[in-house]
Amino acid sequence: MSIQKPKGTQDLLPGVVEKWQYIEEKARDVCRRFNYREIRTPIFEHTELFQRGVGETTDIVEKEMYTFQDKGDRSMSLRPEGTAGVVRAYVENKLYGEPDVNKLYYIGPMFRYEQPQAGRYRQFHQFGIEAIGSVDPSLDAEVIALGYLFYKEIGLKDVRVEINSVGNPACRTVYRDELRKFFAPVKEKLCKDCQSRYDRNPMRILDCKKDQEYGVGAPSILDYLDEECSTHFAKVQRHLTDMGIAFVVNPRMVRGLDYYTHTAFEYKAAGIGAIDTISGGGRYNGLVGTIGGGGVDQPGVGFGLGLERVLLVLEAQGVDVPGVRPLDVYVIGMGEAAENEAAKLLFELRSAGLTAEKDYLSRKMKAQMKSADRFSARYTAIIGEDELARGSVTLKSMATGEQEEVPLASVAETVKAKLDR
RNA sequence: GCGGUCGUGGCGAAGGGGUUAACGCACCGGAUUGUGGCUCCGGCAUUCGUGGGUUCAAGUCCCAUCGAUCGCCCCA
Repeated sequence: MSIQKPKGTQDLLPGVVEKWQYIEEKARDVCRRFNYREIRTPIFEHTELFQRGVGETTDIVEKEMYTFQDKGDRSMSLRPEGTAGVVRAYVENKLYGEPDVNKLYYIGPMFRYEQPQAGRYRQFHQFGIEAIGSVDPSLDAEVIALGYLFYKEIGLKDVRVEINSVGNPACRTVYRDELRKFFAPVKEKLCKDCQSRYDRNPMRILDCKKDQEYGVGAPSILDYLDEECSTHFAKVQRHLTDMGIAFVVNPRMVRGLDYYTHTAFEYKAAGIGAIDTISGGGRYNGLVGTIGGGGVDQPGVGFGLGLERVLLVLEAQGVDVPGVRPLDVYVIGMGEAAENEAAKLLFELRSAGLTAEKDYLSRKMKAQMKSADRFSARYTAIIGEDELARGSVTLKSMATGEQEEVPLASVAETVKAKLDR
């Protein structure tokens, strides 16, 4: 058996890679309008960064990281998410010294060692943004709005925005204790997973699919937010409403990363099997301090958006994504002298900005015409002995079948005029 | 980490122990000495994910393994 790609990875071949390029271009375009600038950080980092940043008790760090020792015996991990690396770069490069809020975006691969299923891979790709340096609720709303606009412009329909506030560490601790009190009487009846959640993170019991019945009547985090938290949350909602972005408050939403404070949000859509979350994010006011140390601390907010999931939902919804572009000209030379002339013409056409192709397999004219057809060529430029003698080419429109003889020197010009370029 | 289903040519897909492995699409060649999309004709898998076993005989049964896929946990 020949070597296969690693489990949970994908080869993105010509034909689908154009779809990726399209959505990546859209992401960059939206970011440009929101004044977010690209940042590129390593795809591996010191393991400790993720342990501290993402959180020791998260599933990601506990069992999903690709961790290895490098030749210097340092523990390294492929990044399982984007925020920790960006925050590290922010601190390391002292971007906090800049006068304005840092608004950054990234697009790239992430790695998580999990069992693949619909919409879940071991190497997957995220488009994410991070806005660091302000606690302004309008920034939370802006981040949500950017993702919303991206989905809208890409053509995704029926994307739902759910938001919640997970409070700050102080009010969340109080809430967790209340939740434990609520679930204590039924603890033995909860599923095995929820029994461990009871100690680790009781908020997770609320979004367990099996134990819905026991969650009825459970206290809501929204009732435990302190003044600062509830004011912040209210303002975020107000901004979203002002922008006309529909959302649902889901007080049971819990995110898988430990670093969130205040706003947490998810975008959901149907179409990827059992999974409906297509991206998520939130505010992380303690993370920069956790990673940076040394008294550096800045609030931040961002999201991570799964590109595989965008593609899957687009496909499920039958949304047409621009694919391969047609060829402008396919050049055919018959006979050695004409073939030489054809190769020369090919380069001239390409230099003039046209997409042009020829045959490299010594195929007969008929086969070359079929090839031109496969490439959806708009025109074929045929050079035979006759044309060569007259210093011209036969230019054929593949759509109409009409052909005309054009001077060799003006082929590019003629085609461009016909294509209106 | 656990469970279901599946693995036959470039792609889709028959065949479910008996020995020349259907068919469709794509591709290549020809009918058409320099012309595509239609039609007709011809060609195209020493081999059925991999390894082992059962049998006189194995794509066909058994085991293992790898992979795909769907789901659980969790998430993008």
